[in-house]
Amino acid sequence: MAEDTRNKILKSAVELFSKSNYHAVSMTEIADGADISKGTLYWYFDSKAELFREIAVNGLDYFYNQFERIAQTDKNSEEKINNLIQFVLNTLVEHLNMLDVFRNNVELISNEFKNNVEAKHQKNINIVAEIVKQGIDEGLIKDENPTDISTMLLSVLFTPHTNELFERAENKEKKINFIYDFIMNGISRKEYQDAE
Amino acid sequence: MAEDTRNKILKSAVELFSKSNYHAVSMTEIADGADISKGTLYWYFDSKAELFREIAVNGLDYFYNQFERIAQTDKNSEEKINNLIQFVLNTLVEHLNMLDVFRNNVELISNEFKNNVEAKHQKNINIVAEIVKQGIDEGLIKDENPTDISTMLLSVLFTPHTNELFERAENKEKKINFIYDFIMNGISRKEYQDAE
Amino acid sequence: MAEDTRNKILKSAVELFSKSNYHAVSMTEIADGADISKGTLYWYFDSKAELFREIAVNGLDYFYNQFERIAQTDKNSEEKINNLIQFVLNTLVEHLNMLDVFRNNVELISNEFKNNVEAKHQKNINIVAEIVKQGIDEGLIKDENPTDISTMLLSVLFTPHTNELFERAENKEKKINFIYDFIMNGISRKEYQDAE
Amino acid sequence: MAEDTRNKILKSAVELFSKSNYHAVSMTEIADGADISKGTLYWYFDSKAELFREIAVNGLDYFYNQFERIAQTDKNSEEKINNLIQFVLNTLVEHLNMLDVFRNNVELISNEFKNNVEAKHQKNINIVAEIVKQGIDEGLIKDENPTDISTMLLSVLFTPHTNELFERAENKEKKINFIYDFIMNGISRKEYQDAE
DNA sequence: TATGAATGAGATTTCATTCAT
DNA sequence: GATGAATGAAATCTCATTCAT
Repeated sequence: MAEDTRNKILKSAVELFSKSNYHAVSMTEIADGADISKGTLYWYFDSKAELFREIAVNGLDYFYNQFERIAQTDKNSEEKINNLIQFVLNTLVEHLNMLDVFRNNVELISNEFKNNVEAKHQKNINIVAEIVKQGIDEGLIKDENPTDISTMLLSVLFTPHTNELFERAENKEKKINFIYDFIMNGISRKEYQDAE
Repeated sequence: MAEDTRNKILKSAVELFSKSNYHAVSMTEIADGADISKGTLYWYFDSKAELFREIAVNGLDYFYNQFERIAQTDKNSEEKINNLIQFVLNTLVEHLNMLDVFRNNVELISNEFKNNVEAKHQKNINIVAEIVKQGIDEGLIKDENPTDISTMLLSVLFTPHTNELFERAENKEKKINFIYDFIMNGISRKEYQDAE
Repeated sequence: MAEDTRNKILKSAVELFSKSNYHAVSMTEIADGADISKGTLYWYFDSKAELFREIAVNGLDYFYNQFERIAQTDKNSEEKINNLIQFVLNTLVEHLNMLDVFRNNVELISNEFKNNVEAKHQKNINIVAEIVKQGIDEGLIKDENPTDISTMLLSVLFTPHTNELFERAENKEKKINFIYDFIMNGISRKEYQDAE
Repeated sequence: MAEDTRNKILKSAVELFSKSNYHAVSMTEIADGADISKGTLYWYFDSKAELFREIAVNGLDYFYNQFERIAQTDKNSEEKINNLIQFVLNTLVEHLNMLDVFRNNVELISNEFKNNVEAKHQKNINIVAEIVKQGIDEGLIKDENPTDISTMLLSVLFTPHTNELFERAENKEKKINFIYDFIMNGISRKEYQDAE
C-alpha cells in the first residue's frame, strides 16, 4: 500500500517530466496526477530535485544493468551488438516516456547532478566500449578509439529524433533493421557483408 | 543604438538559454546579462515566449539557408553531403551556444511552437532529403526512404553527445572525419570505397 | 512504562523549547527527540499548545512551591531573601534549560495563555512580595511598593543576561555573591551593613 | 517615495515582531500591514531573515550611538550613569515596540546572528563598561569587574519585566527614580548618600 | 498503546508582466 | 527609449493534526 503510493507518484512524475521540462512541471501537478495531496508527495520525497534524481538514476541504472548482462554473455561481438541495438530500440518504443524524460532535461542530466548521474552515464559508455573492443579484436569493427565509437553508438540510439522515425513507421521491425544497418554500414550503398 | 540594445538582449538570452532551460532562465537574468532594466527588455520584446521564439527561429533559419545553398549548387551528391557535414560540425564547434539552446529546450521546440518552429524543423529535414534523393539517384546512397535517412543524418549531426567527442579530442580535424566516416560507412571494418 | 513515554516526550520538548522558540520547534522534532512516532505524541498530548502549556505551568509551579516554602519558614526576612536568591540562581545554573524555555517564549508566556500562565506568574510575584513586606516591617528593606520591589527582584534573577555572567565566571560562588550584593546594595561603593 | 515604501515595511514589521515572535509573524501579515503586495516586500528585502536582521541591527545601533555619546561627554561618572538610565528608560517608554522586538526574539538575537548582532550587543556592554570604569576610578562604584557590572546594569534596564512597572505606574517619573535607586542602592534601607 | 501514512492550510519565495515617471 | 517600483499568481515546501491498522 505504501509502495503503491510511491509508485503512483513515480508514474505521475515520469509522465509529466516526459512531456515537459523539469522546471515546467509543478509539484502540484505531480500530486494531482498521482491523486494524492502535496503533503503526501513530500512524505515520500524530500524535494522536487530528489524525486527527479531518483527517476533519472533509475533510468540510467536500468540501461546499465542490461548492457552489463549483454556484455557478460559469451556470444561474439556481432551478436552482442545486435542484442544491444534491439534491446535499446525496443525499450524506447515501449517506454518512450522514459526517454523523453532525458530528452527534456538534458541540461539537468549533464549539469546539475554531475556527481551521480554524469558518472552513471559514463559507466554506460564504458560498458558498451567493452563490447566494441571485443568487436575490434574480432575484426568486426574498425580500429578506432572504442570510447568514441561507443559514445557515437549510444548517441544514435538515444538520439532526440529517433522517435520521429517510429512515429512515421508502419512497420517497426523494418525501421529497427534500418537503424541497425545505419550503425553498421552507414548510408553508403555498399552492403554490409557477413563476416563468415 | 536601438539595434545595439536589441542585440545585447539577444546575446544575453542566447547565453542563458544555452546554459539552462527556458523555464530556468528569468527575465531578470536576461535583463541583468544585457545590462539593461526589465522595463527596457519589455520595450523590445512583448514577452519571454516571443524573445525565445525569435532566437529559435533565427537559429533554424540560419541552418536552413545554408542547407538550401548547398542543395542548389550543381555539385554531385557526395560533395554536397561532404559540405553539409563539414558545415554543420564546424558551425557547432564555433557556436556551441546556439546548439545548446536547442538541446536545452527540446520540449519547447517540438511541442510549444508547433505552428512555427516545428514547421521550420521539418523544412530542414526536407531540404536535406533532397540531397539524399540525389545521392540515391547517383548510386551513392542506399535506396531507402530519403526522409528517414535525412532525419537520421541530421540527428547524428545534432546529437546531444557529439560535443563529448570534441571535448575529448586533441585533433578536431580527425574527429570530424571520424563522424563523416561513421555516417557514410557505419562502424563495420569494411572501408568506404570512393565512387570513382 | 506509560509514564516513561510521557516523560521522554516532556524531556525532548523542554530540550527543544529551550533552544528555539515555540513556533520554531515542530512536533516532528519533538517526536524524533523522544524516539517515538508522531501518532504516539498525539496520544499523550492533544496539541502542541497543550504540551507547551504543561511545561510552562510545571516550571512556574516548581518555583512557586519553593517560594512558598521559603516564605512560610519562620526565619527573618534577611535569611529568607538570601535563601530565595541562592535557590533561584542555583536552580538556574543546574536547569538552564528550563529558564531558556521561558526566555525563548516570552511572547507566549505573557500573551497567549493569559488565563492560566499569566495568573501563575502573578502568584509568584505576590508570594515574593510577602517576603519583601516582612523585610520592610523588619527595617531591612526600603519602604516602597512591595509588588514593585518583588517584580524587580525576580526580574533581575531571571534576567536574560544573567547566564552571561556565569559563562564568564571562573568562580560561580563569587558570582552568586556579586548578584546578591547587587540586589541588596546596588552598585554604589557604600558597603551593605548588617542590620544589627 | 521609494524610501516611503521601505519605511512602511519597517514600521509594519516592527509592529508585528513586537507583538509576536519572528516565527509567528508571516510575510503576508507584514505586507498587509504595510498595505503593499508581497512582491513589493521582496523587492525591498531579499528574505524575512534579512528584514529582521535590519531591524535588530538598527535597534542595537541606536542604543550604541547614544551610549557612546554619553560616554564621550566630560561629565563625571554619576551624571553619566544618571543620563544613561534616564535615556534607556525614557526610550523604552516611548518605544516599547522596539524593546518587545528583542524580548520576543531572544533566541534569534543570541543564536542566529552570532556574527553580527552578538558582536554589536557586546559593543554595547563594553561602551557602558567604560563609564563604569570611570565610576570606579572616581570612587562612586564598587571595585568589581566593570564588564560584569555593565552586563548587570544593562540587563536590569532591559529586563523583560520592567514594563510591568510602567504599566502599573501612575507616576512614571517616580518609577524611573525607583529603578535608578535600585541600581545604585539595591533594596536595602540604607540610603545612598551623595558624594559631596 | 503505538505507528506511519495521509491531509490541507498556510508559509516563504519567485517571476512574468505592467506602469508612472 | 529607458527605468525601477509594484503587482499577483503560482511555485516549493512545512507542519499541526488525523486516522486506519
